[in-house]
Formats: sequence, structure tokens, C-alpha cells
Amino acid sequence: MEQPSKRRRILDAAVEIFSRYGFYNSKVSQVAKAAGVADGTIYLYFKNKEAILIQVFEDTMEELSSKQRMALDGLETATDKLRTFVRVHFEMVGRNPELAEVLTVELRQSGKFMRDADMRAFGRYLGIAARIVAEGQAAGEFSPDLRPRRVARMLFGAIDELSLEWAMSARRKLVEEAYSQTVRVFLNGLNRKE
Amino acid sequence: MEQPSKRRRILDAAVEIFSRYGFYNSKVSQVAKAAGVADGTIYLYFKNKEAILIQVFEDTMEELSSKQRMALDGLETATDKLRTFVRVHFEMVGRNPELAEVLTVELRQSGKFMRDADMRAFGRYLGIAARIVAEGQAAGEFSPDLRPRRVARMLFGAIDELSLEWAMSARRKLVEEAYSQTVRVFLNGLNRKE
Amino acid sequence: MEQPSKRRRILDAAVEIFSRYGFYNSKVSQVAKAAGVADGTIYLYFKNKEAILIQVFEDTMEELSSKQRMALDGLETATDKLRTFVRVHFEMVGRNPELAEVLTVELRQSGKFMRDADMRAFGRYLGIAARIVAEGQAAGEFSPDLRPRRVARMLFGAIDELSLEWAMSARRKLVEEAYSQTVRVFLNGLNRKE
Amino acid sequence: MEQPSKRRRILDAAVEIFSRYGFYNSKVSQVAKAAGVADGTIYLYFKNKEAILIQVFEDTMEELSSKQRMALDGLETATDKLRTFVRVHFEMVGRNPELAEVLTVELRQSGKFMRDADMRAFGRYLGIAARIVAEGQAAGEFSPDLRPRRVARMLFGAIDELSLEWAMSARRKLVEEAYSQTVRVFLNGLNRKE
DNA sequence: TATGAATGAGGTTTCATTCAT
DNA sequence: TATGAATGAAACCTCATTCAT
Repeated sequence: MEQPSKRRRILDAAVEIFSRYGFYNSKVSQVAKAAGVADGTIYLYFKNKEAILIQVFEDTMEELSSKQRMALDGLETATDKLRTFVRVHFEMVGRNPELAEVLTVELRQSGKFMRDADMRAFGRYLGIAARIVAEGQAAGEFSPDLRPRRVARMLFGAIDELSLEWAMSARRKLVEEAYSQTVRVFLNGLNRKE
Repeated sequence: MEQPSKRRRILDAAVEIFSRYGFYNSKVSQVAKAAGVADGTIYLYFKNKEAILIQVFEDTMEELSSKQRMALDGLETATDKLRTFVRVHFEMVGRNPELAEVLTVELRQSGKFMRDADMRAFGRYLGIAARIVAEGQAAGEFSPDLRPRRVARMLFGAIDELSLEWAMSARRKLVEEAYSQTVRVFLNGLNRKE
Repeated sequence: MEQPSKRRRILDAAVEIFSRYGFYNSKVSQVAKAAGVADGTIYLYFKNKEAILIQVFEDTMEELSSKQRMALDGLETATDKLRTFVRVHFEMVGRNPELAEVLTVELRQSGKFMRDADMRAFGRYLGIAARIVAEGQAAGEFSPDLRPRRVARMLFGAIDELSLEWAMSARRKLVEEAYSQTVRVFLNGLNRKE
Repeated sequence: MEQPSKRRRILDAAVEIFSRYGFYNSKVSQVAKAAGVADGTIYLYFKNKEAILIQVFEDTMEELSSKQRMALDGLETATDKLRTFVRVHFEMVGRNPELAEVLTVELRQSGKFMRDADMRAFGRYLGIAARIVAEGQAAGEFSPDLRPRRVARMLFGAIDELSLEWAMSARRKLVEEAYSQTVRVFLNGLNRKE
């Protein structure tokens, strides 16, 4: 069969269900049904319900990180890189709004319940942005007195908030605008003042 | 007796419990116990568990809005106002990290389940920031080609993300830094480029 | 004040509420509200919720018995008496359908939970009908080989079933018909066959 | 396994428990225990507690109706049919007093809360008796000026009342007597007077 | 691997009853 | 007597998880 593996189907179904109802209001049986498997089958692939969420989160973060690294590869300036970072993130949101919603919401919700592994996946993603900032500072493009990690987090919060607004609204044309405005604010915000 | 009203005690207890365990992992009986009332008493003041969360959210948003309006009153420039807006928000977080955490996390979680009333409370808060941006544009302080509402949302996301990081970490000195860096990035980001 | 005593008001309110929602679906607070007293006041007059029902039942049975005795007093033949018994019962139903419904329904529902006292009140009412039958048999009006108590019960069941149908329907003109048909069937049924 | 289905076991257990404690005083967990299943299993077969009662009611009514139709099939006169109708009803009561009690009691209790479906099951049963009366009238056996439906209801009330008395007493020999006396009263009552 | 019927722990909520005023 | 806010026991029901097939 050339259809995705069961494990994959379960994860995809989970994204769909979790984004529609929220993690705590989703039932495992709903996910099973959406995945076209029996309830019990879920437990052959995941220890429990929470493990599905964790996996969705990690998978997505890693995929995003990977996409970012590929897109950033070869770019010269930090300015270009930051622009790209924001664009890639919004592209993911644009292509998969449900996934974005799950990420964004559950990242918070689960918060302190997240395992270290998950925080690390998130940390790696933030690290990409932080590195861009640091590079920009080293190259003299960005103000040197901002803490890269903090800026990265701020940037993520801004992007994420706009993503959520976008995912929850019906006006699907906002991505482009969200992208350009975020870039404008942050690039200006980070630019070295002479 | 000069102690707070039962209703108030329940709300305070809810913030404590919700922030510690998350809304869905909190039990009404825990809230009752923390409030020093019987389980049933909760239901004299709130229709159900969710109504407590909603109320916490609305109360806080209104209080924050009110604090902002007072702090902003009399300020001249949009630049000053934006700086103040960020400061007031972080001050609240600094004084009441648990409350901030509940707000920030549950705002997302409940997301689309939120009632109009709640979205409106949130919308009013955003409106304050949006108006500052618009005023700044009208006065020539800020770039005119940014959409105030979008910027307000971006700003909220950034602040909120830093708040969450801060609330969940033990290093309580970050507030001051978070404030100053946010202000720097956003003020520069919004400034009119000549 | 010339209004009814609180105790009376509570009983009347109970009849209204119990008939509308059924005993188990009625809340004490509803009864209190309908009676215009505080919840706690109920417990100054009745030991508990069930005691209200019991009292309603006993009161009504005694009142019915009393009405029957007055109506029957002076009548000569058992035939006349039986006719009157049926008429008086249906008159009560006609005047106070809610009361009838409570009686009829709760008599069954409470069934084995009823105290002896209540069964005795009911027994006394049945006794009136049974005595009529026995007198009719002694006078040669009715067949001698029917057990009066059994017939009384049968009669009560028949009347009661029609009452219930009537109380629950909107067609309030049936009482007269129910009366005449019941009398016809039972008088013929009891008549001595030669 | 040749033992009854779980669904069947639950219904049987419900009859036992409901008749012993009354519907509102019965706990779902009691029914589950009596049926030998877990509490949750009940909800795989019934939407909620009330649905069990409804099902018991409908099942029994249909079974009774079916029994009646089979017993009546082939009988010639309405007199014979009426006699049979009463006998079959009392036989059911004699074989399954608990079931009878649940029926009789809860039929009233639930009263106006009953769904149309249930009233229809009851209506069909009444219809059988009503048809007998109508046939008897058409054949000249019974007085033509009684309304069949009303008489059917009266008959049901009488039978039912005796059933209840019987179910609640310990003297289990009364069925035969109840049968013969009911038949006597009603047949005479309905007979055409010349 | 896959199923899905069965489990049973446990939470939210109701409401009869109490008691301080 | 009267109040009504407060109590807290208890029940219905849900649903994540298991396990016999």
C-alpha cells in the first residue's frame, strides 16, 4: 500500500482533531476514527494520549527547524536571514493552519507539563532565530545591546500571535500582510541606530 | 469581617490552582479547598468551572485596561505611551506571575471556545495599544504604513511570550530587562524612517 | 393577616410544583419560592421533603373521605351511593386537577415507601367504597359473590386511570363523560343477575 | 456462551433494582452490579439512566401486546376475547411481579415526561382492549353507548390497580381471584341490557 | 499487528438540609 | 419564627486505557 503509515495517519488525525476541539476536549476515539484505525491501535504506537501531542509537537518543530535551515542556507546577511525566517514560519502557517493552531495553543497549554525533550525541540527552533540575531550583531547589522535569545522569543511571540489570529479567522489573505509587517517592525527594531 | 468576599476568594484560589495545574487538570474541589469554602459554594457564585476561568480572564483584562488608561492619561507622545503600555503590562506580570500565566495560557487554550464577551475584553485591551500606534502615526512619530491593530497584536504576542517565559522560570529579575528590550525593538521598529 | 397559614401555603405550593415536575424532579427551593417563604422555613413545618408529600397525600385523602361521607349521608340505596362516590371523586379531580395528578402519581411512585399512616388514609378511602359494595350486597342490590374490598380497589383503579388521563390532557370536558361511563360499567357490573 | 446478551442482562437487572427501590432511588451502579457489568458498560447500551426505564417499558408493552394478539387470535366472541385479555395480563403479572410493578409505577411517575414513542407503545396496548370493546358493540354483545377507548382505559386502571396491590403484597394467590372478579364486573358492566 | 467491547476511576454538579443571624 | 448562604454527600456519566480475541 502506498498510503502513509498508520503512525503517520494517527498523527495527522490528531492534528486535525486537536486543532478543532483542543487537546483536552478531544477524545482518543475521535482521533482513532479520523485516522481510520481502532481505538486500541493508537496504543500500539503511542504510550498515551499526551504522547501523541508531544510527538506532534516535536515532529513539527523539527520539520520547521529543518525547513528553516534549508531556507537559510547560503543567505549572506542577517537581515536576509531574519526576513526568511519570518517568511518560512508564516508559510507553514499558511499551508497548514490547523497544525499551527495546535502548536501555538498546546505549546502554552501544556507549558510546564512538557517534557524536557519538547522544550529542547522548541529551544532549537528559537536557537535558529537567536543565532540570526547574534550574527547580525557580530556583523554590525543589528544593535549589539539586545540579547539574542530574548529577541528570538519576542519575535516568536509576535509571529505566533499573528498566526493564531490568522488561524482562527476566516480571512486567509492576512499571511502575506502579517509577514511583511512583522519583518518591517522587527528589522527596523533591530537595526543599528547611527 | 474585613476579609475578601467569598467570590473574590474563589477567584483568587482559582488563579492559584489553575496556574499550578492548568485549567483542565485542576479540580473544582481543589479550588474550593484553596478558597476555604465547600465545593457547592463555588456554584453559588459561578455557573460552572469554565465560568470561573472566564471571569478571571475578564476581570484581569478590565483591570489591566483600567490600569493602562490611568497610566497613559496625560502622556503626550505616542512614544511615551507605548513605553508606558509595555511597562504597565510587565508590572502586572511582575506582581502577579500566576495570574499572568493563567491569562496567557488559557487565553489560547480556550481560544475559539471563548465567548464574545471575553474576546471583547481582550479586544478592548488590544484597542488601547492600537490607538497608541494610530496616534503615533497621526503625529508623524510612527511609520504610517503599518496597520495599528496588527502591530498591537504583534506587540501583545511579544510581551506575552516573554511574560510566559518569565512566569515559568525562577529568575524573577527578567522583567526589567524584558521591558527595556521590548521597548527598544518596538519603538525602533515603529519609528518613522527618514 | 387573613391569608392562609404558612403551613397551608407550603402544602398548596407543593401540590402545584409536584404536579408540574413530579416529586423527584421538584426542588424544595421551588416549593419555597412558590409558597413565598425561605427555603429554611419549610423545615420548620416539615421534617423533610418527603414529609410534605406524605402530608399532601394524607390531607387530600382525609378531605376526600370527609366529602364522601357528607355526600353519602342520607342516601338510601347502594346504587345511589356508588353513583355519588364516583361523582364526588371526579368532582374533586375536576376542580383540582393538579392535586389529582399528584395523588395518583405519587401514590404509586412512593408505593412501598409510604408509611403505614398513609396507607391507612388510603385504606379508609377505599373502605368507604368497599362498605357501599358490602351494603349493596346485603341489600340484595349487588351480586353477593364479589369481594367488596377487591371491587373497591378495582373501582379506584378505574377512576384513577381516567383521572390521570384527564389531568394530563387538555380536554377538560371529559369529566362528565368519565363519570357517567364509569357509573354505567360498574353499576351494571355489580348488579345482581337474575 | 449461551447466557443472555449484556443488554438483556442490564434490562433484567434494571427491572429488579427499579422494582425494589423505585427508579429515582435506584443507582446506576446498583443496576450494573446486579447485571454483572461495569458501570460504564451500561452506557454502551443506553444513553442514560432514563433510557433504561423507557426501554423496559417499551419492551414489556410490546411483548404484552404480542402475547395478547397471539392469545386472542382465533377467538370468536368479544366476551371471550375480553376474558382472555384480562387473563393474559394477570398471567404476566403473576409470572413477573417485579416487572409489573415497575411498569405500573413508573408509567405514572414518568407520566408527562414520557416520550411519544412510549405513549404509543402504551396506546397500542390500550388499542387492543378498545378494539375488543368495539367489536363487541358491533356484534351486539356489548352496550353500544360506551366509548371503547374510555372503557379500555378504565379496564386497564382496574387491572393495574389490582396488579399493584398484588405485587406489593405477599399473598400471591390473589391473581386468580383478581382475574375472575375483574372479568365478572366488566363483562356484566359491558353487557347489553335488554 | 489490529480490534473494539469492556472497564472503572474519578470529576462536576446538584440539592436536601443546616445553622448563624 | 424566619431567613438564605453555606454545606458536603453522593450520583451520573465520561473516556483513557486494557485485553481477549
